[in-house]
Amino acid sequence: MARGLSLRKYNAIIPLLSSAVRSYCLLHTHKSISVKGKIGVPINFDKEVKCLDDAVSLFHRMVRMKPIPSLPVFCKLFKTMLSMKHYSAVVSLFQEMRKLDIPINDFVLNILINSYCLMHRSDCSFSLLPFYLKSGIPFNVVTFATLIRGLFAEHNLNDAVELFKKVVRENICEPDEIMYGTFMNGLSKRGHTQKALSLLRLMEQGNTKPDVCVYSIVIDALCKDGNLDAAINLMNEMKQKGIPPDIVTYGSLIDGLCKLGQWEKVRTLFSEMVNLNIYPNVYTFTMVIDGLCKEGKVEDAEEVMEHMIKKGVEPNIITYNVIMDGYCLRGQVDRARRIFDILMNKGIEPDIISYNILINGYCKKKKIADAMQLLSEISQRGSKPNTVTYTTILQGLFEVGRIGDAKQIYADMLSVGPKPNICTHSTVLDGYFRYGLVEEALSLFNKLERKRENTNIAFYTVVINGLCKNGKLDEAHSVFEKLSLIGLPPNVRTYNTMITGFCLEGLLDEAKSMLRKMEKNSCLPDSVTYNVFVQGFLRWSKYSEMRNFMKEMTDRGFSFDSSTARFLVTAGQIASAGMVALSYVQRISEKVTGRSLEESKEGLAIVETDGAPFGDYSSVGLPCFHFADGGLAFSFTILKYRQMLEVVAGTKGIADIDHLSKTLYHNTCRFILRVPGFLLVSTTSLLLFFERGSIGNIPSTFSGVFFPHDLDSAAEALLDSGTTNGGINNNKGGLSWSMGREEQSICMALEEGYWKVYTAIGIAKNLVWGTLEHGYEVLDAYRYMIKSTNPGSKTTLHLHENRRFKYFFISFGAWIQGFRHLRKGIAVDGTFLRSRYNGVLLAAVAQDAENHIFPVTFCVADKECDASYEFFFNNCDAASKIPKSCVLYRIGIQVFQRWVHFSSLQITLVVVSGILERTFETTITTKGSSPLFIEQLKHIVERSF
DNA sequence: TTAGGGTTAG
Repeated sequence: MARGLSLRKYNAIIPLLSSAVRSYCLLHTHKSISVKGKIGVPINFDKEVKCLDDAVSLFHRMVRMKPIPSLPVFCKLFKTMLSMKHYSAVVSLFQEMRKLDIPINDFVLNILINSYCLMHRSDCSFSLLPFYLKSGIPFNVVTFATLIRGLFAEHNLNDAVELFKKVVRENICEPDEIMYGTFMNGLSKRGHTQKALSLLRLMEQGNTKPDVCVYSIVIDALCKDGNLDAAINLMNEMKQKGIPPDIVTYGSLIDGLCKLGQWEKVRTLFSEMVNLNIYPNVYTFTMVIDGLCKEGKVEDAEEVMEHMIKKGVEPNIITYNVIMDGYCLRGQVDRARRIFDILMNKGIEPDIISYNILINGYCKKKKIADAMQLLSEISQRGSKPNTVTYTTILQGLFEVGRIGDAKQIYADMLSVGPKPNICTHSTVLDGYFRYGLVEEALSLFNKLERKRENTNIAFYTVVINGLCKNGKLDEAHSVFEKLSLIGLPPNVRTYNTMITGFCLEGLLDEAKSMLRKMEKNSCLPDSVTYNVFVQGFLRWSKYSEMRNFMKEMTDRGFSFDSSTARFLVTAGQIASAGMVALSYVQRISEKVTGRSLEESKEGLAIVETDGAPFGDYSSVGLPCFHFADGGLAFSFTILKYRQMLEVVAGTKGIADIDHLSKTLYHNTCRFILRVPGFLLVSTTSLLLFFERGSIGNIPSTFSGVFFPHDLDSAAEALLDSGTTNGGINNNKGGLSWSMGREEQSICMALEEGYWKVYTAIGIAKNLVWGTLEHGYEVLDAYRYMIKSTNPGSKTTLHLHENRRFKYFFISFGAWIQGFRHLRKGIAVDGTFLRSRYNGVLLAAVAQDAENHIFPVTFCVADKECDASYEFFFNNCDAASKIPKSCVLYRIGIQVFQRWVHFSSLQITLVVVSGILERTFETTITTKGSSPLFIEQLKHIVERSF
């Protein structure tokens, strides 16, 4: 049978039946005579029915009894089964009753209707209506209330409204409080609070007065809308009418207040309740706990949980889920895992949401292996992963760039798994677009459109964004134009996406006309809209327009967000910026908007601007880390620093991350900044070579291309290995070589001393990996392998006169090709190697038009000095053809002046002051540098960037 | 001696 049977089909039978109901009711006030009066069987359902098998065997026992138990006993059994969610089993047993010619009544039929509704088969429910008639059984207000609820459960708002109207208009039965309540709840849960409220007012005028449930439904709807004042007023109104609010009414209000963080009012309501002898139950406590968790106060939440247990209220799986989610929100997935283990030990069965929360936590920390492990545990424990589970895993896989695995999981879903929903599809599309799989994305998009799958505006926004970011602005625009035609009005995010697309292409007039369009369609621009415009103007050097825009922005009360601040810093297309630059940004912000930059999560905008930029950082705290070392991967560090700290915090069970960031400063700062420095090279293999003396498996370790996600997981792995060693610091600013798990376990197994084992491992490693000396000997073979696996690569080996190693230069083919498309500004820096032979790894990086950092070349040298830079740049020029106009600068400060002409700080200063001069039509003087130098630099910078 | 409604989590 087709699902979603139209109301029209069953419309016809309702009026027909309605007269039957009335006449039947008049005639048969003593219903079900045939079974009534029979002696009921004393059955303790709670005790006897623990699972489906119990229910079925009890049923079979019952039908063999003589006399057969009365219908109320069957009803009780069925109701027990429904509470255990065995809906289809009720249907089967009903069919058996029919086969055995056991007479049935309206109660049994209404239960049957409810079973179908709970299975989301309201079409089957409706097809039972003629059966009532045929059997001479009345249907009543319960039948229709159940049907209405079933329609709402299937999101069939139209039919639910039609049915309700029909029942009332044609007087099929008199709606009672429950039917009103069901209908109003359905309305308000679908966002029609005002309609529910009007119906409440109508009830107050009519015969069926609203009861505490009806009021609670409307109060809850108002709370969910954030309209707490109206909700509290309505509660006072019901009190005045002599209807006391109950635990549920208070629950809705407390939940609403918790979500708004109005803890004082929560306290007031709590004492009011208790004074009325209404005691908080597991719902009430869980809502408070959730509110605290969402504010990050998970410790307080755990205290509330202890308190509720003391008061004799046992937390349930939802309570635990809320706390686990709280920890995951703070990035402390290990703590969430501990809660999970605790509830398992208590014998509380985790549900699919528990798993989903934890899987989401792991995915957010990019611990995909842990997430996958949990996924497999779900089935082992007899539960089933649902759509959310799979969608979460998909997001995690795309996030770390495991496209192949993501595709596999999606294919599994399509063949055997739960049905993907709109969220799944959006995730997959977003993933495809992000990794440039435009054809696959478009083919999926077209397929979904053809199948007329359920879509929403967020889904289309993903598509528009994907098209814009993949250079298909025209296609994006035509999808956008289509939205209103298919009844999906764009929201502010959609407009922002489209505006971003136009700005990226320099089509600022189109962007502006989009802004006018959104205002015409009464979609108010938000902070993102303005920031996107400011960035657009900056990108295309439209300073006077930008200035006008910023004024408007200020008038409307918006300020720069962290992304614009970041953009302003890099507006001169420079990778690095010192605090000087930030202080300028700060001043721009204050001058234009009259307020300071908003505090950002990355800590980018919170800067002590006074004092020497490279002075004593430890006194300043978090933000300076980003600028202190001047590490190679500057922007990466800014984005990921917090995340890395959270990893440390999670591993060590530290709650106060800000405090951690300060205490760990000396130990961590260098490490964190150096790690990206190493990894930028995809350096595992370089390190293997220069620090272990061997290269391992070249084809698998050398991609020659830099993928950001490699960096991420590798950084995390390194950080983990550091922390498990009991400290991530060593004096050389690199990895710790202190005793790891491996050594520890060998010590234990051999019952030998540490040093002996350590030495033995050293010898073993040399045997396996080869010695450093051997590595240097086979350097030529290594170069050969690089060239054969990475065509187009250039390497140079420079030896001392005594044939000892001096310099080694390397640039992969992909980098050489890529450099042609990068901005012509090369940043260099050196980082120490840690092997016995020391030395430095010199690196050159440049940026693409999107400000992503890419490697240009690397060089291993004895030390960082003019001589090594000379070798470095000569080779770099031979490989990548550095144009004359190219600006060479060293990250951080200016040293080794013969080859590297500027420091990133000087460049930033000049570029930012240039922007300021143009923006504010003023002259900025920079202290400390000669005007001639500044003029020269300006000239070079403007020509080159 | 039986059927239908309202509050918590991803």
